[in-house]
Amino acid sequence: MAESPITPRERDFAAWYQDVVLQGDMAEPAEIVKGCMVIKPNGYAVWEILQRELDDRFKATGHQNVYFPLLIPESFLKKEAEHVEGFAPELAVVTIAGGKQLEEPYVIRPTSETIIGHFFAKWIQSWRDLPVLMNQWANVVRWELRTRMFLRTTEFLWQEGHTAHSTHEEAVEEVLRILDVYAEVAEDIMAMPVIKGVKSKAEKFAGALRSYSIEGMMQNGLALQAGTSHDLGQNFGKAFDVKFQNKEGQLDYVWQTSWGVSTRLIGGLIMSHSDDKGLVLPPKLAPVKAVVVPIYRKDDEKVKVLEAAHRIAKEIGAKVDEREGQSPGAKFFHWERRGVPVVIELGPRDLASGNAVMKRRDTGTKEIVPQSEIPARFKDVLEAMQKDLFNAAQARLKANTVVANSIGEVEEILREVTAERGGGKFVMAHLKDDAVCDARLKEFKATVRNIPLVDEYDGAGKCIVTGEEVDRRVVIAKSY
RNA sequence: CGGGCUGUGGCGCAGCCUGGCUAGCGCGCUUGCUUGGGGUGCAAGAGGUCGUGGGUUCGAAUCCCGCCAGCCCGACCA
Repeated sequence: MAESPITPRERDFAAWYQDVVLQGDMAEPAEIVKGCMVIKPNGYAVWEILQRELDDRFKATGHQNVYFPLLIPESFLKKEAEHVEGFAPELAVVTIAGGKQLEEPYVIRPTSETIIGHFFAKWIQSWRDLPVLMNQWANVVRWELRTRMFLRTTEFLWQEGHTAHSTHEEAVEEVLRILDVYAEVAEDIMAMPVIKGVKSKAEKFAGALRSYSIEGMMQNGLALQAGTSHDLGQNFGKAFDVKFQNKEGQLDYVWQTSWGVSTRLIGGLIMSHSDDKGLVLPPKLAPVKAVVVPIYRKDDEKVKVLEAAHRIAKEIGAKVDEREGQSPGAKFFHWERRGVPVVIELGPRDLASGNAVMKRRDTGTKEIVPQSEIPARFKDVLEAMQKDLFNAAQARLKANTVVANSIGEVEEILREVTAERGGGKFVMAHLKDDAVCDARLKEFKATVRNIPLVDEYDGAGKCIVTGEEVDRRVVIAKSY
């Protein structure tokens, strides 16, 4: 495996990101399939942990996993006007199968609201059938014109929750409950602070009444929409004729929700914590939490060192890097690039003293720990690292969030910001959710990321574009 | 999808402008010895349809055209 240097963030953030993904052995461009990537073992292992964390929480809130077909009749997409308009440009369509032209083409799902709507209509008749709480782990395809590994790929892995309720209130509760689950996983597991909020009309999901999102801030100050939860109202219920008889005996359309997070989270994870030496994984998401690097000269040393290394590794669930012909130094670099939280160095010196050297990936701090205390110390270090990574990310988010009171100010702050140059900010300003305002922001390629659910600022004020009264400041930023 | 840059052993590149022996270099890889607490050193090896298809030419990595892919910008984008 060739190991090239990593471009420093300072020089080119976008190149740095590429390097970290590649050198961290997370993924690589598929090349033979445009815009797609191969998720490699190190990357997929992180995804599996994320899946488990999310899935446990979905189950705990009453959801069940299901699986629907990858192919959807083209006509389904057209049943909800806004939905088709939103997705039509990015659909991949199957027109030939079994050597014959299909009578009706199938689209490869960009998302599954439509096909699920079809089945909801079959399954739901009575208020007693509600709520229906389902989740699907799947791949989807969206023919994006510009892709970046993990952040936006043509095919990606995600989960999509789909629920149906008898009242709007209940649906909204569901939407917010899931938004909380997403925020919890982002913050507690990924150590990535996020802002929960409502998407502007311009940015909401095609076919939704309202969309909610969690927005994270990457190290270059760009926003990343890390998860969305949609209040679909009765739009899909009406489009797919999903009716039920309520307690009063009247027919009504169901109130639906849908919500999703994807492998994009991994991109967010990387851009939240990694550094110029490579990947940094928060302990809770690290497939390998520790590696013991044995150091020895002679064969008798080797035997003793390896014996102790395996004993320690067993106690803490670590891996021993026994590769022959690799110097310890080379091994340190190897694991550093791959984001392993803790590396334990163990050599003859340590055997003599009964100690070991424990090194933290995030701070680079080395400490000498008596071997007997390693399990306890290891646990503490992982906890501290998890907490410190979150705190550092949160401090960065705070430091790069600014208040602005005129559109000129907002433009001044964001105009020159790009993914590679960095310098991005979250600008908090009063702005009406209106096409005129969106257009003004577009002049310098910024968008409203969301309207925070919790107003941590000064309440109502006048829109900096239209002058109309709005009830709180919104998050304006450049985004991925 | 428009613009720019790029594609040469596993990786990073040189060669291309100005066509010409057996296509070089560094890293990595294999074997042996050596070394080992932050990328050990030495030696001997293996490994290339020059992204791809066509064209020009006595001759193409090199010139021309198409296509594919990657990166950046733009437009687009839960």
